[in-house]
Amino acid sequence: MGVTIAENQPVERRKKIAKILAEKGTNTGFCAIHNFLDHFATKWSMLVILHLGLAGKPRFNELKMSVTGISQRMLAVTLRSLESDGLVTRTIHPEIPPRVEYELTALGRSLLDVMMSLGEWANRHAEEILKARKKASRLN
Amino acid sequence: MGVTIAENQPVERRKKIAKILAEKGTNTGFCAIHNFLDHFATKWSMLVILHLGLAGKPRFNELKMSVTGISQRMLAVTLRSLESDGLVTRTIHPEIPPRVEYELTALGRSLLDVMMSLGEWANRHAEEILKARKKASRLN
DNA sequence: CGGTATCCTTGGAGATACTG
DNA sequence: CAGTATCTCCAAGGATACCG
Repeated sequence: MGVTIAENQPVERRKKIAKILAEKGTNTGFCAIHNFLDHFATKWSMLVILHLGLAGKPRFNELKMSVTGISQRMLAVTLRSLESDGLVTRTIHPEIPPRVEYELTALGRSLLDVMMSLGEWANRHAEEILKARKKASRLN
Repeated sequence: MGVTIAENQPVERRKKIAKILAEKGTNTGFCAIHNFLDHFATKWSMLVILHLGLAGKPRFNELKMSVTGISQRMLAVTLRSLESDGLVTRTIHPEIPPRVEYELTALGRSLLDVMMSLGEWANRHAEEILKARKKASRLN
């Protein structure tokens, strides 16, 4: 039909992307996606959310053990951040020794869904990407 | 039925998460999700992918103009990374002045879908998160 | 136009030690 | 157990200048 590849791309999708990237409220200069990425586009946030989804209501040290490679400090920092963003609740049980449980909120669980899509994509295409990388490095 | 909240969470979902987080090939110690996040969990990768999805086959400076706040250096670095991962193609048109076009590969487009879910989540819940943050900062 | 090269700063993040 | 505090270091990334 003489349409270019770009035109072939569903208009609907372009509209969606445009909406995602739109700066909301030009007066504030606030951009939702920038704001989001500044806070969540970190390895640890994503991993902690996934592990919280897996574990249910883990304690601090349970999380620390399961999230491979995370330091005590980064786990604490990440959890505080998620908590203040309303994604995670922190429940202190007044016992000795102290017991603290973390759990995803409804908001957190909705983000978990998205993180899972991301994780599934990563698993599905891991080899493909690795292959591309090796090819690219050979060309250097 | 006397099931706890944790048990209430679909078993299917837990299985999925476990699979995502599984270390593949214990001999290599290779974990797909870690590997993925190390490369893609950056603001610029995600934004560039979205803008590529929006624009189709933009030129370098078109991208630079549309991706708010990105420096020339980071755009170049990000594009080279995406290219070596097989997500983006780079087409040089031998003209004067030179013209270079970037475009998502099929693999890149499949990641775009995931990035869009992420972006839509960010838009949908931006206010909610902002509110939670304000509340948290008031408690300090 | 479409980049590299270089310098330089900042903050992300590990290691270690201490505490309610 | 579940953190905080402090020090430190490295690399992500901005600014600037130059090149094919």
